[in-house]
Amino acid sequence: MKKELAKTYSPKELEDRLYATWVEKGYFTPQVDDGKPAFSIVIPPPNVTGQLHMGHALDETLQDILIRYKRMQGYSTLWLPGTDHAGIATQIKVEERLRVDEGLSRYDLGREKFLERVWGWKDTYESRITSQLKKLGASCDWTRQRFTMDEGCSKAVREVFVNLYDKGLIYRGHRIINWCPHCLTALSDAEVEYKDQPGFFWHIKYPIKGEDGYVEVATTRPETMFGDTAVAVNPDDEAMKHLIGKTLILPVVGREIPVIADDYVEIGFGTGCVKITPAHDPNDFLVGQRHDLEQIKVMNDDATMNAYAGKYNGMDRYACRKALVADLEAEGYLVKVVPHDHNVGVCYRCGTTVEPLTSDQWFVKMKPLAEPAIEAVENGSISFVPERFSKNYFNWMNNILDWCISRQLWWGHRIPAFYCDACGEMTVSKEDITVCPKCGAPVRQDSDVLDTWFSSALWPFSTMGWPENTAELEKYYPTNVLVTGYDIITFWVSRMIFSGLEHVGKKPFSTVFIHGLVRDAQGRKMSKSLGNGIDPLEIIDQYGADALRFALATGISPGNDMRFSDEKIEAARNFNNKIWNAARFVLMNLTVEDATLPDTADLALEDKWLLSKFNTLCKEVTVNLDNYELGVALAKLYDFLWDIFCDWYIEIAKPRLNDKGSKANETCLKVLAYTLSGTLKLLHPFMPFITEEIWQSLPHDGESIMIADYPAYTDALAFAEEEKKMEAVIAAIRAIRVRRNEMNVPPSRRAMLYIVSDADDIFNPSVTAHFEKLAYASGVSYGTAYEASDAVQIVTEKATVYIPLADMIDFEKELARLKNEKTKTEGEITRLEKKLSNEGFVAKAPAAVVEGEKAKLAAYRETLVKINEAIEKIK
RNA sequence: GGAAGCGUAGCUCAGCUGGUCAGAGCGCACGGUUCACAUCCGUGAGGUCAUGGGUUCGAGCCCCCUCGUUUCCACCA
Repeated sequence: MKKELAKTYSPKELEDRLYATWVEKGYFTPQVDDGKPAFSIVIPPPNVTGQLHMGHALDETLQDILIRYKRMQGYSTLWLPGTDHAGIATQIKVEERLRVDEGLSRYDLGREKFLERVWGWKDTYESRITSQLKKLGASCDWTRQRFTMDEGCSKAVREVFVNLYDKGLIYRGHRIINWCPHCLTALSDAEVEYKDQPGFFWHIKYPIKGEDGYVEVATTRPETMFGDTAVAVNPDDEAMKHLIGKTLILPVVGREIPVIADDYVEIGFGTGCVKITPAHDPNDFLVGQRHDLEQIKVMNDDATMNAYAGKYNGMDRYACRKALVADLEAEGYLVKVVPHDHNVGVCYRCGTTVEPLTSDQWFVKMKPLAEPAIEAVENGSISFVPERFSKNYFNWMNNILDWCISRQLWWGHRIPAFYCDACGEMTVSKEDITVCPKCGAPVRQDSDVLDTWFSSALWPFSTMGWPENTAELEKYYPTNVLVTGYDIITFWVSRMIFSGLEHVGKKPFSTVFIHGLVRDAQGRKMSKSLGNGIDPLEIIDQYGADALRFALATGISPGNDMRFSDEKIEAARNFNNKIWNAARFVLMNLTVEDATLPDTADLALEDKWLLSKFNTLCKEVTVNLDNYELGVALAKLYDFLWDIFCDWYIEIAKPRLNDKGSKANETCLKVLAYTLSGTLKLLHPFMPFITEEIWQSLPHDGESIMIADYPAYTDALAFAEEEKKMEAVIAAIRAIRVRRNEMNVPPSRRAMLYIVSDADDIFNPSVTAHFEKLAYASGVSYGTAYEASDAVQIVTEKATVYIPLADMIDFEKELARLKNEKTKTEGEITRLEKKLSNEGFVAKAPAAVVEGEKAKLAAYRETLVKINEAIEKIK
């Protein structure tokens, strides 16, 4: 059982081995009928567009921490993994590859052949992502791995589409949508990003028919002029209302358009007259609907101008803009050009400026779906961590417009609508059909596919077998928590919520745990274009998965961005090494075969102190984890292991460890093994590999740390009294070190220590060894008095320590120092006395706080007595 | 235009429902070849917790103002 550990921790040789064992043993795969309470998470499926980046590593690490924690607590724990087909994004990548490698477009291949290529791509990247997750240590149930376009998910998509259609919540409509001229597809509102760009207002004259005058309009997109079907003014605008009803003549084009009244026009802004282009602007579209205006689409799908643009036909929209403006100027229609910065919508995938245009698309009617989804968060059925992100959610859901779900792509779920050219009937069907149910003629399926988020929205239940009422769905749905970044709340979280409520009748999850972005050391977003991305695999290769996980989880707080830096990963590596060496030390000394705790009666003061500290740690870490304060929990574990366990307990334990074969030796070893083993368990969710490797080397029950019980607080290990006593010892040791440092006494200079104290329950010969080791003593003696006056006096609350270093003492300075301490102590005393004589404080503060202050006062008074004695002594 | 976050030691950040909350890591200074670890040990310097008000017996922690910074949403042509 016991084996030698290498001097430094080298993760490489053990991570893959341990992971394989875990998988083989089936620890990641919960049994539906295990009778345990369920805890489940579905992974936010990474896109099959590429490989995992740091953001994924963070997301996955947080989920694995929660999953491993709950698994150890005895839950039937399912972490369901999978990937997303990522419609546009993946298609773009494959097209790009095709273009670069073979000089072909997707049209050259044709739909069938192209999709074969995409499936090939998907297989490659899906397995790459999967192996990366395994490298990270993610304890996903690989037997339940899913893909958004696999058979089951596709079935769910069909089911949902048809059901929504039957309920009248999906419709096909001719509406204005966001069009990407590069991807050649419609986009939803969420898929448009807005970027500030410098631009211009072109002020243009529109002559009034039958009069000499003209109307001046201002536009940022003059090329849409060909689609103008009216000019609007506000009916309450005194300066403009006289124009209502008149007819204008479009410059260059010569077409006649009316002046209409609509309060959409803001009085006093711009020229007060707005050109209305219903086919190319969302607001104008609405104005057009109100006034029954014609929609004139002036562009082709690739954003070149069409025949409506007259002589500009075939020109790119920007080339046209330039030429048109020049012509307007030449013909005297251009009044002025005013620089104007404005937000331009761009495609979230390719960055091309989006062109709003009218088109036939499929939409989901959102209002009826949004209402229950809003309600679920309002009434606390679903909660965000941190809570403030629910505002984002409400903001989006309360202002939601219908969701454009059709995409003019090939990669995705094909829309299950079938058209019959013979009778004109359209059939929406869960199953593929080839003939029209009405007339029997052949049908053709809609060539569009669904928005990739349409299938992602179903992920929490489509992956569990819905629409069948499977055992998985029964047990693990709703899931407990969804872990994701704040950048995806609108795209995904909101849509899962309304989808779950609508289709399953139950929310998809109870908690949405939001984390921030991983930024580079300078705080910049990691991006391909900046080249500042850090590959998680490289970090794992160099430092190990546990170090990466530690670096990602330490010092973070929910919803806040973090920076990833060399310092952080090095600190993580050092911590790994510290754990490793602490374990190595314990194992080197270990002669006991079990890690059960000895009788309380046999425990030394420091044992009880350590166990009590550990006990508190168990409680706090559990509370922190339950509250999603993972960073805080990890910091506490770090401090406990490094400071309490290593720097204090192990150092104090060394004399007993050298006393081989004794009872004290055995007790100490058991305490060491118990506490180390327990700490490893607490740490396991964060750092699965190193903890497992060490735990296996220690005396242990069970096959694996990952299925061991998570340590819990127990009254049996609460030793408050001993904690206090031990702290007095530590305070004395620290005080001695400080004093020696101040006096520049090198550690090699040993000196006798005379400890004078009334507290013989603390300062007695059983703690001698502690001082010898840690306070550089050549010997320690105890008593109630020390008569000689040749010593440095170190005053603490419970004891005064004398060190006879006569040759190094400047008694003048010594006196000054003691007087200084006296002044400080007196200051504290008066401050506390004041506070305690404040009626408001005593009356209103909690009793515990008041008691605490009283205890502090008493301690200071005790110390003051000792300082006075010390001063007397020097005099 | 609306909303939110951040502004705490030189740097990166923790600080839960107001009462040991003034902290950690790194960096820096001084001292250490103690038989687990120099990827280490000991000690120390550095902050009026952005500014100005307010609430309270008591405020980084609550409220308001201002400044700086980041982000999200909307978008006026």
